[in-house]
Amino acid sequence: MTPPPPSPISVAIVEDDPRVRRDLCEMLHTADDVSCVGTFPSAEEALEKIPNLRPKVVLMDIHLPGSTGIECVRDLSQRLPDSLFVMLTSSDDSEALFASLSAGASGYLLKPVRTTELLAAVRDVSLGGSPMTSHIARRVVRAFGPANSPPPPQPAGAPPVEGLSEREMEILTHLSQGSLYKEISDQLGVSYATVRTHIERIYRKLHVRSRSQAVALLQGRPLR
Amino acid sequence: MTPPPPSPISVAIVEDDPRVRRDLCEMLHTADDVSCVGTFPSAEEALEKIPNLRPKVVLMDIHLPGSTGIECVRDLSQRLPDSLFVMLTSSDDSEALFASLSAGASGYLLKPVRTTELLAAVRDVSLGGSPMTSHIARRVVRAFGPANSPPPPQPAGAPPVEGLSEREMEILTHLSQGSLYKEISDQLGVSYATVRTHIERIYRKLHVRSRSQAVALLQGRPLR
DNA sequence: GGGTGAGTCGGTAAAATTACCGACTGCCCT
DNA sequence: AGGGCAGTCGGTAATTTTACCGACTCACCC
Repeated sequence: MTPPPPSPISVAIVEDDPRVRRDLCEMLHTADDVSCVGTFPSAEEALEKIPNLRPKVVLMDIHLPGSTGIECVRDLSQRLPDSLFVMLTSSDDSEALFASLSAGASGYLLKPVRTTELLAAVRDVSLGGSPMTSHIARRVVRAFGPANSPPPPQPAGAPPVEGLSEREMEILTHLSQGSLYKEISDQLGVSYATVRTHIERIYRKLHVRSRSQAVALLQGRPLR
Repeated sequence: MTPPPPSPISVAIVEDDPRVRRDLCEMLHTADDVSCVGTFPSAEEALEKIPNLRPKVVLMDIHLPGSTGIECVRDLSQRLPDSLFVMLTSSDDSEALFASLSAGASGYLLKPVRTTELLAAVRDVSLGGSPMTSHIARRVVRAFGPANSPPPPQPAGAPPVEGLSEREMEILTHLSQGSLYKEISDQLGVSYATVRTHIERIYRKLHVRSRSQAVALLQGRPLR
C-alpha cells in the first residue's frame, strides 16, 4: 500500500578505519530506503569524488589521516548546498563539535553508533532534522544559554581562498577566465612550463583535479 | 534485572489552556517513571509555587496570560539550578526559540505533542539531553552554521543563460561542477558520445571554446 | 508526407590539459 | 651554513577535451 521511498536516500561515507567503514556500510544496507553510494578513506578522495556523486547525506569521520573531516565538510558543504553532513566521531570534544557545526554539519553522532540509531539519523537529517547524541544536543543548546545572547558565534561568511601564494592567485584568476596556458604565459611573461607548475601546485592545494573544479570552488568566493 | 527508576521523574506543568493542561498531565500519568507534581495556569502561580516543589522537569508553555513562559523560565532557572525546562509551544517562532534557550530552557517541543514524544522528552532531558522537534534542532544547529550569509544577491543586469534545451542545461550544470565526460554520462545514463555532442552544441550556442570559458560565462548567472 | 528540433550514438584526430619527474635561482630566517 | 619557500624552467607520457564528420530515432507541426 505504501509505495516506499521512490528513491532511496543516497549516503556517502568518509572514514579512515576500514573496519568501521565496512560496518557503517553494512548498517546502511540493512534498510531499503537508504543506499550507500560510496565510501572514502581520506579527505582527499572525498573532496575529489563526492562532488560528482551528489549524495543526499554524507557521514563524516572527524579524525582523518592528513586532514580533518571538519575541513572536508567546510569545503564540501559549500560546493554541495543540497547535501547534508553528519559528523560521526568518537571524540567527545566541544571544540570539534562547534567547529563542525560552523563548517556546515547538520548532525553529530558519537561512535559507536548502533544500526537503528544510524538509520534514524540518516532519515532524520534528510527530513530536515539535526540528529545528535542527546548529550551533544544539550551542549549545543547550552551554547545559547544565559550569557550568550546573540546566536551567531562568529559569522564566517564566505571563507576566502587561502594558502595560495601571490603568483598562484594571479594564475588562478587567469585560469578562471578560461585562458589557455599559452595565453597565460604570454600575459605574465613566463614560460609555458612555469604556468603548468603553478597550476599543478594550485590544484594540489585546492584538492581539485581540473581547472573547472577549481573554478567551481571559487564560485562567489573572494580571492583572499 | 533493571530496578526501574527508584524515584520517578517529577514534572511540573505551566499551561494556561485547561484542556491542554489536563491532557499533558494524563499523558505523564501513563508512565510509572514519571510523576506530575503540579500544574499551573499562569506565570504568577508558577513562580510562586514551583520553587517549593523543586520538580526535576518543568514543561512550560510560551504563551501565557500576562507574561510569557520565557520570562518565567529565566526567573525559575536561576532559582532552581537543578531543574530542567522544556518549552512546549505551538508557535514555531525562531525568536521565541532562541530567547527560550537563552533564558535557560533545555528543550523545545512543538504542539501538538504525542504521548510517547512527551515522555521521551521528559526522560531525555532528565538524562542530560535536549529534546527538540527535529526541525527545531536543525534551526538551532544552523545558528552556528556558515553564517547565514544567504546566496549572493542576484545582480540585476545578469541575463540568464538562454537558448539551451533542457538536456543541455542539465549537462551544463554537471560541466560547471568539473565532472569528467565519463562521469556525466554515467550519471545521466547516456553514452560518452552523447555527452560530447551535447557539449559541442552548448559551446556553439554560448560562443565559447572550452569548458572553463563556459563556466566563467555562468558566473553568478542563473540557468535561465 | 516532409520538415524541424531534440536527443541519441559512433569514429577519428588534433589540441589542451594533467601528472610526475627533476632542477635551478633568489630570498629570508636561524 | 643550512633549510625552507616562492618562483622559475624543462621533458615525457597519459588523460581529457575539443572539433568535425556522419547517422539514427522520435515527437511535433504544417
